[in-house]
Amino acid sequence: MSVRTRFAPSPSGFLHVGSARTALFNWAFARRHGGALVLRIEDTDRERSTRESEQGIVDGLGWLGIDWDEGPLRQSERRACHDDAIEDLLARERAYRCRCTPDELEERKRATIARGEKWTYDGRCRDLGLGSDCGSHSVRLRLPEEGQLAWDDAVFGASGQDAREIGDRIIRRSDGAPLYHLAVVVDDLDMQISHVIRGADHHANTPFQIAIYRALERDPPLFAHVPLIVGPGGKKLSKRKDPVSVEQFRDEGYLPAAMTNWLVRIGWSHGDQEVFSMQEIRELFDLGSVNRASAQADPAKLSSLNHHTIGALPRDELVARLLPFLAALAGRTVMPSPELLTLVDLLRERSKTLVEMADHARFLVLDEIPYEEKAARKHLGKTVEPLLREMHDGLAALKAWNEETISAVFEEVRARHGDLGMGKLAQPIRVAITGRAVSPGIFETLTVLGKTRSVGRIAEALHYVRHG
RNA sequence: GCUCCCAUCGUCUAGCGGUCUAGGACGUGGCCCUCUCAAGGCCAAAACACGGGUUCGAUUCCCGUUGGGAGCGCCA
Repeated sequence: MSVRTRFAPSPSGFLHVGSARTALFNWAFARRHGGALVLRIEDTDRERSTRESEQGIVDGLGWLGIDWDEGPLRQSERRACHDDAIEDLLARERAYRCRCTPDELEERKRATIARGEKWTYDGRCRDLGLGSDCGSHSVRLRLPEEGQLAWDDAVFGASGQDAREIGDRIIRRSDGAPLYHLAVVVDDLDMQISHVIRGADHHANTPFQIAIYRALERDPPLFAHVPLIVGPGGKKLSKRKDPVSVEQFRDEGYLPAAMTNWLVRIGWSHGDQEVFSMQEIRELFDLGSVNRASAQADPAKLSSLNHHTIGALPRDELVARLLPFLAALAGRTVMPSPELLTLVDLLRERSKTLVEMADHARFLVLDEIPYEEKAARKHLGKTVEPLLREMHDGLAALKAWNEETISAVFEEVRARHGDLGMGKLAQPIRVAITGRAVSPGIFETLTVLGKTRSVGRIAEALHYVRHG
């Protein structure tokens, strides 16, 4: 049997990290088994579905490096197939028309629960044999009177529920629209999906869907329910408090490879291995190693993974990814200069995100470098004036501009001031040329900035020290 | 409320009856290195939710309790 998986998000909002992981698992499983991944947009809820959101999902998947083989298909465009299936079910009396109104249902449900009994549809219209001329009506699936609706879940193992606990549920609304469960089953059947890999929130819905497969006299696919990603404290992820969209992470400067590495390890493991490239994910991912417990997504781990990924990225690619962030910072297009390439290598060890990296690079990219107040107060006091002056003159006189010649100037000045500690001299210079008390090594930083700008900035600092 | 699911360090997890004085990673703390910040090196603290069984032997199997989650729509 050829493997076919599907990712079926509803296009309301952005691509959620939980959805992204589901997509990743489906992708990995399909690739691992030489199968196909289908992208299906479940847009039957027209009020909440938007075209922008669909585009956002497509963009997000593309950014993550998750490619698919068919689609995007839209569920809304398959309405005729859903209608046909319902008519077929009706014709074979596996479904029936129901005239009960929502209000009546609500009332009977309340009364039943008040009596301390469990509510499922009471079957009032079940054997009425209502025809299409019965007025406003919904359509219900006729469930077996007894027996289990069971399946062997690839993650949760033997699963199932008594048919009578579910009751005859609606598959077509009175306005004629097919319900989600019916639509999914029909679509998965038509698209010949072999493995349904989806969030564990669907685990409890599966028995009813199995009932639909049976009514349609078709074999269900294999189900694999993956544990939900939850927020801090094991609570439901909050869209307000927790970062949940992949766009958000992308904008904060996380790399797609770090995201997928992070996501794949939430609820899945391969021994003690922590780092997985997309190549490894598609070679190693297996449903048998997926956990059953819901898991929290730890942003600190993503941060660490991102740092690791930044460190391992080829320089050209890293620069290319950094450029947009630099442009945002500078308010103009930034071209990759040789100095920038050098700086990027100095910065990769110190940056958790591209946003951070761009920020560390601002001294090279921006012309105006305001001093950070605290740094200036601490390192650019009156007493450093002679140091700055001597450094300025010494550096300005250099013929060759490199770490060796620069370091020699530092040594001269320090010696002249009674073997002044390196920190006493490096910090003022650092603030003078970067505006901050933090940067890569001072020789490297000066080298990258270049003689003209370095000397110019020290002159400005001199002016600042003298006149405030 | 009902049905179902889950439960190892703060977090993600390894473990599939003896190899566990429970391993890894992130995070946290300390030390070293050091011109700042990182990085790096070394070290440390940190978990089998609880109670019963089964067994010669339970982190591993079974049952309860507790805690968390999902589902119970003419939403998807």
